[in-house]
Amino acid sequence: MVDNKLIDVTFKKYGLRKTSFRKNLFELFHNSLNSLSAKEISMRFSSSTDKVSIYRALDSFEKNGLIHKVPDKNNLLRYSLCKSECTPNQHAHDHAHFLCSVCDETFCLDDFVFPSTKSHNGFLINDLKIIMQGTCVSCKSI
Amino acid sequence: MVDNKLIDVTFKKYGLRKTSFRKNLFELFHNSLNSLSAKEISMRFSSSTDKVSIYRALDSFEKNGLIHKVPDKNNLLRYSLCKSECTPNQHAHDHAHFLCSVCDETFCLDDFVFPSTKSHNGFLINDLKIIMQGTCVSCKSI
DNA sequence: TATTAAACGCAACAAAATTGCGTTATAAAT
DNA sequence: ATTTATAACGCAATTTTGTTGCGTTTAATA
Repeated sequence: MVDNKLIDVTFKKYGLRKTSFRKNLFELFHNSLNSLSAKEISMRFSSSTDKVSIYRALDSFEKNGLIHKVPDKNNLLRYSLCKSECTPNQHAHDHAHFLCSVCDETFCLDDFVFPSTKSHNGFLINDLKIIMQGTCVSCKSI
Repeated sequence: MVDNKLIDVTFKKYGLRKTSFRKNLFELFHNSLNSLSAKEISMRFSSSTDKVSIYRALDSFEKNGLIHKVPDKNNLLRYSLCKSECTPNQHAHDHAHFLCSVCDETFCLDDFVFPSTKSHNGFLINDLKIIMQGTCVSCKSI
């Protein structure tokens, strides 16, 4: 359970309305180690939850800098919570994502050292994503 | 125009049949600086070109090591020509992908130096993808 | 020239995401 | 506390993207 103060602060910060669904959605992201797709979110809520509300909430969360898109193996929209430094104007995500080929789980590798490049051959880099695939700790030892 | 010898050699190498459509598709990739989606390909051909043929050609080209998937902001299937070292058995794409926030094009940065890590905190890394977002050379100078 | 397997074309289907629109509920202004 | 503006919701319909099945055509080769 996420405490109400965090919800208040977060929703205030990102200019979001506190509806029951969006609070639950934020909580889901907050408690989730991995990224989430619309489909996965849908399965976590009761069937009465409209998919349009999910898509619109994701869109709104993303536009306001609360979550960000994560590339997905099957090309679906997939999102992760941003770190607290993100704003609507500046999304900065300096952590790697690890996709285990065995269990299909996604892990955040927060302490992976990133290349600090800000430009390359004239391309200006605002955001860098690193996606690793391989075998996670648990699956390795099976 | 791509010369016929290149088409011959390439199609031979990758075990592809030289149909009129597939030769044109190869030519399109060859003349294209950045990646292509099925939709973009469709628009470049006459409307009589079936989308199923496009999807199957892309699939076949990819399986045979001629092209490779590149990430897309809007989560569509998007491909680029492989470098000559790729084969059906070994797709080696140790280059970063750059998504321009202005023009929405995807670019391959072939010479970006990759971290050579093979494991991290017990996670075994087989494949590493680096996706950058920012402003590309052309859009920067506008 | 005959053979065979890849590629094609068409129709139908499926999944993912979007749009329109009238209704409801939140935030904040009175 | 009540009113008001608008963000968010719910439902239906639609669009977009990609897939499958199947009979036909065509390129490579024997």
